[in-house]
Amino acid sequence: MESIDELMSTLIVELKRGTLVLSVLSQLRSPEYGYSLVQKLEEKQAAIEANTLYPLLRRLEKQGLLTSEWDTTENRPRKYYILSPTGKAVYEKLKEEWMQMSRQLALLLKEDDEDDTDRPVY
Amino acid sequence: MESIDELMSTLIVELKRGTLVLSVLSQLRSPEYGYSLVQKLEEKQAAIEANTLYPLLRRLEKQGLLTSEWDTTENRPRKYYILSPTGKAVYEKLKEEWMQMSRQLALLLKEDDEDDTDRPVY
DNA sequence: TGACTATAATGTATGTCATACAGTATATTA
DNA sequence: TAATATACTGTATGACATACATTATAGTCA
Repeated sequence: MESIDELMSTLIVELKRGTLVLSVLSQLRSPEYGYSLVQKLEEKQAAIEANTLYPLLRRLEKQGLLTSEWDTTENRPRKYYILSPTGKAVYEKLKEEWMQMSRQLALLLKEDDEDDTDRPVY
Repeated sequence: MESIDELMSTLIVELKRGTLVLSVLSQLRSPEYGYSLVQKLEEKQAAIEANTLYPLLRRLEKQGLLTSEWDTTENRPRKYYILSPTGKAVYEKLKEEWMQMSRQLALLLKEDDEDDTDRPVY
């Protein structure tokens, strides 16, 4: 049996897991490069590891949600990621899904603040 | 390249994935058996597959979050699952984590409803 | 000026877990 | 009596976050 902290850590990773794509897509309203995304999301308390982000970006590109372009005109080369029309559509849909799921889960969790009486289903 | 529907389906599974433990724990304020949990959660728009739930319950039991007891006194045998003190503590913590993450993500998604102007970080 | 750190990205291996598929047993229903 | 619902167990596969390793180079510091 593992420690509570390790368990919590794993559970939190899983909790966070599905939101990572959504978080990343939300920061791509304009072209961004990887490291910039890492920084932006960290600032907004939605941190993601580079080890996670880059494969995720590659995956999304492979799936057609975004495209990438190297910009070699500046001091150092950067690979910019741009949402495709498909990516935008998927983002909107995913956003709606999350909102819906979020509401449902909030209802489930809210039951704790109430009596233990059995309530009629919704 | 897969279809959008398949892609959305996968993304939604991932989105939902981390919330399953939380959903299940939320329904264990009193002892419940597996099939009953499946039904309750389905009613509350938080459906979970039996194939997912049972291994999940076994996992949680192994981790000490809950215990199980066979009730063979009724028409048919049922395995009841009971939150342990550890399980209750983990549930509360996970709940708080979710609320926090939820708020952060809502902020990220809310940016879409606003101008494309760069805003100061929080 | 060389060493160290930050920037920026790629690749491999491992761990976690949802789902597909297969199955068991028995109470209930058509 | 056959089909369906109830209730649960087990194996295999797919998806992906993270740990670990690495490359390259611009910027900073002693």
